[in-house]
Amino acid sequence: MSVQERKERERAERERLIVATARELAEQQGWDAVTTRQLAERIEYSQPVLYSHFRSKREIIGAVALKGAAEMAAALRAAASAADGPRTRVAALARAYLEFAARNPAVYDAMFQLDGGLAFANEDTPQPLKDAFAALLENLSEVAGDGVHPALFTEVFWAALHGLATLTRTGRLPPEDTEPRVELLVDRLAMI
Amino acid sequence: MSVQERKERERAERERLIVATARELAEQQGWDAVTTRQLAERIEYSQPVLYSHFRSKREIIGAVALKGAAEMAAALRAAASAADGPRTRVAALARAYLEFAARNPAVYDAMFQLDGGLAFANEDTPQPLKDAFAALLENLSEVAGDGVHPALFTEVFWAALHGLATLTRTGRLPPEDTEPRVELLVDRLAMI
DNA sequence: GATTCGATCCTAGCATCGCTAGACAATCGA
DNA sequence: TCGATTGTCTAGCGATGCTAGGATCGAATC
Repeated sequence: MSVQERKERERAERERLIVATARELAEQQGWDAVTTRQLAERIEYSQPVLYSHFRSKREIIGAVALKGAAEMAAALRAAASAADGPRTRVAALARAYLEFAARNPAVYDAMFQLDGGLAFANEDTPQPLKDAFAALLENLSEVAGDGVHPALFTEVFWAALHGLATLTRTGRLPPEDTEPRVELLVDRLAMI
Repeated sequence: MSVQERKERERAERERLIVATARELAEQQGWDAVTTRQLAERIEYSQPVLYSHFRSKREIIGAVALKGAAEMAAALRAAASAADGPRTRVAALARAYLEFAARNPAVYDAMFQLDGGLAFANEDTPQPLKDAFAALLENLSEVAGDGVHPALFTEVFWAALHGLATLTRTGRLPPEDTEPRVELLVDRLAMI
């Protein structure tokens, strides 16, 4: 069965190439430039090949989103674990979130702005997305405050970060004052 | 000059019709359904007529956004002025914002999610957008807290509301817990 | 009242989009 | 070696935003 295994490996490899190329192209020129024709040309295959891996362009966006969610979860945990003390940890978490969004705008869009056909906030939610939320939850529970459900607190904190990230990136908030905004947010939301 | 005046009136009326129809169609079937052909058919003119009023579809979205911003500003002021006491007023403001977003999702998207070609956060920003921000600022200044710039506080508060609005609307946050989220947000962010 | 002329509007079409059918070639099992 | 299966490509469909160029209509002039 070695032949079949090799084929499966090559197929999986090509799928990774598609996702990585879509992401690269999106980061370079925006998601509008990620057409099936452009993408096909970059991976040096014809258009229909894309559709033997993904049912639609939407699914490709979804695949980029999942990859990004895994990376974001790791980045959040790394930033949080490098800080000690609740206040410092939460601030580091917030900065890491905003930095990820700023450095990977196309990936962030795939995760939270575009329709990647992914399920959110229910049992069908893919693991990487749950895990990214968990990375926030783990580090925020200790500052939720008495009588406040950690998940609820995390949702609010996340929403605030998401608002800052998207409004800043689309030019609706001037980027200069990002740091004082984070300071204010953390000071007010986190208990101690 | 009566003839010319009449023509200008009719032209302005048709422009209002285009914007209102685009908005209506977007609310009914989503912005994806707002194609220039669909829109042209609904106003009972041919496609090119749209381009004698607007340079692009983007500008039509922008026009819907401006109309929406004016409405939102009015809705925010009405809600705030109907409440007395800082805490109640801020909570009413937050609920009014989220309710506007929930009841006018297409308009909200035009304002804050789609590209309507509008300038934000600088001197070229159209008046209705400035005014919507001002409506927030007016009612939040009193709870910004000592030593915190009211504009900065408003930005953070707005970002949090925007995050809640968009994440809820795209199914990324379950809609049931909206009220406790607002309570938590207001309790923590607003000083007194 | 007929005629000219400019403004207004529509038909038709372009390039591009996501996606798919059907032909062709390469590879496999017998 | 041959037939069948798998894989890939060419070509094309309907729909998109937008535009060129001709037709039509109404207002002003003689």
